[in-house]
Order: sequence, then structure tokens, then C-alpha cells
Amino acid sequence: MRVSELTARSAAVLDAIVERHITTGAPVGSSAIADQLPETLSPATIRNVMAELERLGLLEQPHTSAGRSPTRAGYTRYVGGLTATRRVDELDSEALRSRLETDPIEVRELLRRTCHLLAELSDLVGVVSGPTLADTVFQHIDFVALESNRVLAMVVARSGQVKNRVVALDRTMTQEQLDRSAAYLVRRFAGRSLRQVSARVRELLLKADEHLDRCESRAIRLGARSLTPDLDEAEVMVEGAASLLGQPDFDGASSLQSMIETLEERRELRGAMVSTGGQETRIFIGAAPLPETLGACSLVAATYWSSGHALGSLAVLGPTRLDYARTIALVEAMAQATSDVLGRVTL
Amino acid sequence: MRVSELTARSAAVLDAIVERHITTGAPVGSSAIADQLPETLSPATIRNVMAELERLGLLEQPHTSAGRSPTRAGYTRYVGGLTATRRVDELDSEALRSRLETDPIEVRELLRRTCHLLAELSDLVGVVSGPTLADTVFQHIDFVALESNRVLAMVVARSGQVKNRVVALDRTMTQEQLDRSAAYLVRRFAGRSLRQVSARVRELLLKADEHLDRCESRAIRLGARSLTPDLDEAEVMVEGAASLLGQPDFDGASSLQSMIETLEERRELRGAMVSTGGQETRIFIGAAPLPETLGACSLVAATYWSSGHALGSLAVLGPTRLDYARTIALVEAMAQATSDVLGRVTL
DNA sequence: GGTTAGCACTCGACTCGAGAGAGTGCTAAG
DNA sequence: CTTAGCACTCTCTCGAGTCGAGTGCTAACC
Repeated sequence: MRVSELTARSAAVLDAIVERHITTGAPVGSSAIADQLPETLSPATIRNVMAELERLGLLEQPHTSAGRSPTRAGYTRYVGGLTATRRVDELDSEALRSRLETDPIEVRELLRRTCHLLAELSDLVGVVSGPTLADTVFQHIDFVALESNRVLAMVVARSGQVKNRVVALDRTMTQEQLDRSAAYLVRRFAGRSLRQVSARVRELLLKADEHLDRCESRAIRLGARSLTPDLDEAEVMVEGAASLLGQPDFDGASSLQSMIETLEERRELRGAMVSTGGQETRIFIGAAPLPETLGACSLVAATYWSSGHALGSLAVLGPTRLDYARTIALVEAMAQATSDVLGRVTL
Repeated sequence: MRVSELTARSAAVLDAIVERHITTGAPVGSSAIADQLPETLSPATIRNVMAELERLGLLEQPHTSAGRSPTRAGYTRYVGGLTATRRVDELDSEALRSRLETDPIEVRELLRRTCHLLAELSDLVGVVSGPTLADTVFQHIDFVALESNRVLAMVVARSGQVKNRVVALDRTMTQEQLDRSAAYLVRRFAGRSLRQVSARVRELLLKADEHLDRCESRAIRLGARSLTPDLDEAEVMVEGAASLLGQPDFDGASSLQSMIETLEERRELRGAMVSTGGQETRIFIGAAPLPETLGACSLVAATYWSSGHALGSLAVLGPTRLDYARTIALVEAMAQATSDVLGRVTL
């Protein structure tokens, strides 16, 4: 028998074990499950089932005379069976929305609040990956001359997001020349997505000779320097990393330090946050796109969007032993609320 | 006898105890000190001295039959006596400087590197408070119209530092009006410090009637909205908070979680970083401007500057049991290196 | 044939007491 | 004032003993 072909009873036992393990944190014994199952079965029967689940790699025993805990595979199988998503009871989405709204609305600030709220409501780690600027609408660009041939480029998206970048020029440009370049770029490209603008500018740069006057080609060159690089690099925010310290699961675990380090660095989290662009809620259980140091953790991530466009991900990170039903509900409600608030800021 | 009037011998004993405690982390016994002191004295004599130091509140015993550890006061007294600052041997300031330089130089990025380097070289927590924009030279301002009467203001300092802020207007302004306002503000105020500009704009706003045309007073109003608030609020960066987890002093301490939380929040650190503007290296030992949660920590902070102007602070945070000599040297060398690199960026 | 009662067995968690070791304070002598 | 000597205190470690939860196996049961 393979994992996918569990009998109904085996599956029920697995689910019961996972749920009990989630609440107690300790290995689960056969009699506890016998009591809990709707069907009345003796502990001995349960033990037979458990032995089989262990053979399948879904359960494990810390030592012979202890109960069983779900393995990573066991958790994965359990989560796959979760369908009926509970509502977050304490907070309906209206309340969430009102806690997110700021005045005036700034995207970054909004996402920071989202992240904070995720951490606060889950009592775990909140993670949010910001929207890649590439998908936003190019609204404005400005160049400011700094000393020694350096120029500050400020790219503004319609949503109010800003990306600053200092570029070093090989020759001096006056502020007036810079202003004219900026005006040209705005006139010609405003309204398109930054990705398009970036591609187009790059294109023009190659066949630069075609009917562009000197001023225009200078603008294109500046634009190419300012717009290309790392527009796709989404910012990742983390809040509440310290809450991992309060998790009994990690009590005294030597890995704690490297876990917190990974969260502090953020870089490694990016992969897990943006990996799959799908709209569905993703759950990673200590493997795959999660960095190795987070092997004892799970990530529940959802996508937030605006006007039908996926913008980024928000997630809760916690120990593998996680109240998945509640966390999924929370993350999804939060994605909805954040998207709603973002909706008022055309991107 | 009061603390300030310690005999030479008592002071020597205290210093020896502190130094030994720093390296071993354990309470120090009388015989260890007897061996270590240049003067040959018996443990019994040392014990008498120690008993006195304890009466003065400089030492404490965890229990009767243990050695003594320095109290906070003991550490403070020891640190006060530290004069000959060791050089950081592994890294001369030239090496530090070269590790800080980036191309093109951005202030924020430079400070982030400084912070990272502090954490890396000390294996503790690096803390850097950014320069308050208020002290930098106003170079440029730009306004970009977003939808629904919101305007993005971007203030640029000569150093290339940028502060963005979204303001909500009570009535619509066209992009052209915004541009004209920005140009007016730049023409009139560029070159002064942002603090001066902010004050002057506020002044003009009050007696607005005096020979300003409509366009000018509109610009002043916009400037006031964009320039006043929280210019003084220095950004605080923290790196390497996880290293506290590796400190044997805090092993299993329940306060660890709140310590990391405090570092994550950063807000509470600000007080300790900017409290005293003096040029001297400051050492806070678990008290005073440090937040209460960091009662078991010490902060060694120095000021970095540019063209004679103090800009902000950089510091190392670690357990009270800290190699102060080395840390002071590191922090001071880093302040020097950062100031040097900043020096090439006129502020 | 699946289910169950009974039972021996395993193994970690907790408790207790003995012993070692480090370090002290006190006293009396140098 | 300094020091040797000594009794004393307190923590830490270790092993033995006990408890209890939970298992696997076997044989009986429906």
C-alpha cells in the first residue's frame, strides 16, 4: 500500500495523531487516539494502524516506548487533506482592513503593517515580500546631480512606490540636462509598466543611431542605467522573529541561532516567497524552497494582488507543529484584506 | 572608604577579577587572583580585599561558597579606568576602509556595511544610527502627483540621501504646478541645512501674506508639509541580533526573547544611540539609556562624523561580560573608517 | 480475518543521596 | 598587616531506584 492509497481508517488515525500532536506537542499514544476517534476501537487496533503508518514513513517514534509523532511526510499528507478552511474568528476581514489603513496610504507602510499584523495575530513570524517594481506603472523619474559626476535617480510608480539609485556617470551633466532627460523619459514612457519601459529603453540603447537627437539618446542612456537593475528584486520583510524563541518546540535547540540568522538575512527567504507565482495558498513544510536552516519550520504563504495582478506574497512562518487550519485562514484573510486596501491605490 | 577612593591594591584586584571574569565567564576565586597579580600575595589577603569590594557593591557572590563576579557597578568602575586603548590588531583602519567602500557610494548602503562589519568583527550585535537628515544640506526636492490628491515628495540631500513622504492635499494640483513649486523651493533654499530650510519654511507659512504670490505661497505650504515632520528621526539599523543566542551568558535565559524583540523593534534603541551627542566613546552598562530589557547587556558607542559635524552613532552591543578593551578599539576604528569614507561624500 | 485483552518489556523522567570540589570566613600565629 | 590552617557551605555530578506511559506480541474472541 502506498501513501496515496491509505484506507479511510488509516487516514483518520493519521489526522487524529497530527491534530493531537499539534495541540500537545508531545508524541501521541494509541489510547489517546482510541478515545478520540468517533469509531470505537481498542488501543491495540490503533497500534496496528500506527505500525503501518510508521512503515509508510508518516509517523516516527523518538524511542521504543514513546508514542508517535508525525514525520514531515505525515504533516504534508495531513495538510493536503485540509479543505474546509476555518474562518479567523477573532477578526473578520473588515477589522483587518481597518487596522491596515493608514492615511495617507503608502504601499511600503501598508505592507509593513500587514507583516506586523501577521506576526501579532499568529504569535509567530510574519513574512511579506514586496511587490516587484517591475509590475507597477511607470509614472515619473527624476535625476538629481550630486557631486563628482554622481547622479541620483528616483523612479516613481503610480502607486507612490519609489526606487532610488545612485549612478556614476563618465562625464558631467548639468542639472538642466538631467531635468530635460527626465522629462523626455516621462513624456515618452509614462503609463507603461516598468518592465516594459526597462525593456524598451534597453532596446533603444542598442540601435541608438535611429533618429534620436543627442539629448534624447542621453536620456535613454540615463534611463537604461537607472531602470534595469534589480527591479525584480522584491524586498522581503520579517517581523516577530523573536517569537520563535518562545516556541517550546525549539527550546534549547542549537539550530535556533541559525534560524534567526536566516530570518535576519532575509535573502534566503526570498526563494520561498516568490518561487511559485500561483494564486493558491502554498504550504512548505521544512523542505523544498525553504532554506535548510529552517528545516524544522513551516511556511504558509498566500498571494496578494491588485486589479487582478499578483503583486507579492505574505506568509506566516512557524514550527512544523503549527495550527494549519487557523494559520491558513489567517493568511488568506490577510491576503484579502491587504489586496482590498491596495485596491484603492491603483498600481 | 568610598568607591572613588579605592586603594591601588583594591583597584588592581577589582581589575584582575573583571578581566578574569570576562575571559572565563565564571565567578572568580581568590587563589586565581593571587596567582595573577604581579605582587605576590596569599589568597587569604585577596579574600580580605574581596570582602571589602563586596561591601562596596563592586562584587557579588552567587552563593556563599562560590567566587565573586563583578556587579554592574564593578564593571562600570573597571571600564572607567580603561585608558590605553588597544589597537584592533587583525584589521588596521586601511583594511576597514577598503571593506566599506562601495561604488557608487550611497550613504545608507555604507552605513549598512558598517553595521554588518561591526557585527562580523565583534561577533556581537552591530547597531548604527543613521544621520538625521536635518543636518544635511538641502539639494533638491521633487513632487510627483499621484491619484486622489496625493503627492509624493522626495527630498534629496547633497550626500544623495533621500527621504520620501506621501502627503494628502486638500485640493488638486497639476504636475506642472508641483514642478513649479519644487523649482521655487530649490531656487530659494538649496544649500542650507534641512533644519534651516524647515524652520524658515515654517516661519514663512505663518506670516504668509508678505509679498508672496499665489504660486510661491503654494510652494511654501507644500514644503512645510514635506519637510517638517520627523526629519530628526534617525534610522537605526541592527545586524547580528542572532549572535546573542550564541552567548553562553544568556544560555537559556528567559529574557533572551524580549532582548531580541527589543533589537527587532529598534525604536527603543534610538534613545541609547543618540542620547548624548558628545564626540567621546560612550559605554552603557545595562542601565540608563538602555531599555530595561537589555539590562544584561552593554553598549559601546562612538560617533561618526563628516567635515567636523557629528552625524550619528555606531555601536556594538553585547553581554555585560564583554571584552571592553577590544570592543572600544573596534568601535573607534570603525567610527574613524566610516567618517573617512563619508568624508568623500560632502554632506 | 479483523479485533481485542493480557502481559512482559523498554525506555525516558524524576527523585534521592553520596561524594567530590571549589571557595569561603574565621582564627591564630608570624 | 599578612598568612597558614581548618571547618564549613554550597553546587554539581553521578548512579541507583522507581514510576509510568506506551509498545509489540500472542492468544483468544466474534
